Amino acid sequence: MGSGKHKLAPPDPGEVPKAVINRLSLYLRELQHLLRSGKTTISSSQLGRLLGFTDAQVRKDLTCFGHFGHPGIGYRCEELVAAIRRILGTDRVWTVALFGVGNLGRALLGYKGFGAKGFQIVAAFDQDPRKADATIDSIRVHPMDRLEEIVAHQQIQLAMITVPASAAQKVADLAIAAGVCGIVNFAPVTLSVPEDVSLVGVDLATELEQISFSVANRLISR
Amino acid sequence: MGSGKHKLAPPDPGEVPKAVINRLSLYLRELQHLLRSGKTTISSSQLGRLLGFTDAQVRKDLTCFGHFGHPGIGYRCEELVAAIRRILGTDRVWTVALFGVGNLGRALLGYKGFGAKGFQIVAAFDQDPRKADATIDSIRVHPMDRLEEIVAHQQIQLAMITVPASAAQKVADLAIAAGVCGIVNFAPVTLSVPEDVSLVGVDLATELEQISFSVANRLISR
DNA sequence: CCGTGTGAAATCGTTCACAGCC
DNA sequence: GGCTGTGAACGATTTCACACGG
Repeated sequence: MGSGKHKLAPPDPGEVPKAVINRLSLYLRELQHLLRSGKTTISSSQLGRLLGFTDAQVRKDLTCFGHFGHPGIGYRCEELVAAIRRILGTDRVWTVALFGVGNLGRALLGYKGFGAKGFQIVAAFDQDPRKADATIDSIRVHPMDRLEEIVAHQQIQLAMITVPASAAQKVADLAIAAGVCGIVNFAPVTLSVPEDVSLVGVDLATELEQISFSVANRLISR
Repeated sequence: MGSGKHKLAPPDPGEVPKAVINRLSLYLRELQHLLRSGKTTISSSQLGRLLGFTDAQVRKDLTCFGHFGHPGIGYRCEELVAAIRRILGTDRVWTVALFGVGNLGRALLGYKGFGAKGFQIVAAFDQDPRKADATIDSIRVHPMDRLEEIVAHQQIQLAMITVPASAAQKVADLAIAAGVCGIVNFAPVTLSVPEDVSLVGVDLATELEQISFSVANRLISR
C-alpha cells in the first residue's frame, strides 16, 4: 500500500476544536499566497504574525494532525500546503450543487476560486421553470423536480443553498434524501439536518451585525 | 429624553466573548421569525432548542447585558428583539458602501434583508470606469477615485469589500482613510487594519473547507 | 542559535444546580 | 408549577516555558 511520507495522526474527530479547522483554512490560504511570492519555508511565528495568531497557536494547531515542521528550519510551504489539504480533505475534488439561482446563486456560480480549492460546482437548480435548462458560467441549471435524479446520477456530495428562507428547509431535505452529505446554507434561517450531514450557515446580515456591535461598542475587532 | 425601560448593563467590552455576539444575531433572527408567526413569549429552553443551544447558554448570553426575562413567563419576544437590536447597535440605520461591483458585489447590492436589519447600502464603487455611473438596484455606482469624497460626504460608516484579493488591502486603506470604521471583507486575503477599525472576514472557500473536513472525517461505511 | 513539539499552567467559555420570583 | 439569574464546577482552549533536534 502507498506509504505516506507523513503519517496523518489519528484525526480523532471529536477531539479537534472547530476553531482549529477554521485556522487551518487560513493557514492554507496564506501559504498559497506565500508560495506564489516565492517563499519556500516559514516559521510558526512568521505565519502567526501574518494572520494575527501566536506562534504557539500555529504549532499546536498543526500538531493535532502530525509532525510537519523541521526544527531550526520551520515549515516547508509546499509540504505544509499538501498536508493541510490532506487534513481538510481538499486534496481531491468535491462535487457541489447549487440550489437557488437568484442574485447570490448566480454570483457563486461565477465565483472563481472554488475550483482551485477543490470544489467543482457541477449543477444548479431553480424552482422557476423559466430559469431551468439555461447554462450559467457553463453550469447547467435544472428544474427542482429533477433534483433527486441529477444529484444521484452525478454523485453530488455537497450543496450550497441560496434559495429564499421559506424554501430552504424543504430544499435541504430533498438534497439530503438524494445523497448530499454536507451543506453550506446562505438562507437566513436555521436548518435542521440529520447527525450524519454536515452543516455550515453563512448569514450575510449576521456578519454585518458583528461589525455593528463592535463599532457601536468601540471594540477592537477580532 | 427617553429614559430606557431597561438599563443595558455595562457592556464591559473585553468581557463579552465574540461567540456570544454571534449567538445574539441568531436569537434575533429566530425571534423575528417567531414574532411573524404570532408567538409573543418564549422560554430560554424553547429558544435554545430551536437553535441547538442549551437553556443555560441562552440565559447566560442575555444576562451579559441586562435583565430581560420574566421569571415564570420567559422572554417577551418583542421586548427581547428590541433589547438585542439595541445591544447589537442595529436599532439605528448604518450607512454602508460596497466596493467592487463584480458578481458577488452585484448580488449583495440586490440582497433584500440588509435594510430590514438596519443596514442601508448607499453607494457602490468600482475600478472599471465602464461600470461607473450606472445604477444597480437603485444604488449608484461610482468610480473609485471618488471614494474619499463620497464616503466623507455621505457619512458612510461601514464597508463591504468584494474586489479581487489583489486589490482588497488598497481599497480597505482608502476606505478607512475616508472615515469607514467597520469592514466586512469577502476577498480571500487577510487584511490588516488599525485597531480602531472593526473587521470581519468572510471567505466562501473557507466555509466549504469546513464542510469538506467534517464530511471527510466521518466514518463512511459502505 | 533558531525553531519545533509538548506537558503544565493559565485563561476562557459552558454547563450545572439551585435560590428567588411569578 | 414553570422559569429566570447566577455563583460554582467543569471542560475546553490558549499560552507559557522548556527539552530536544538541525
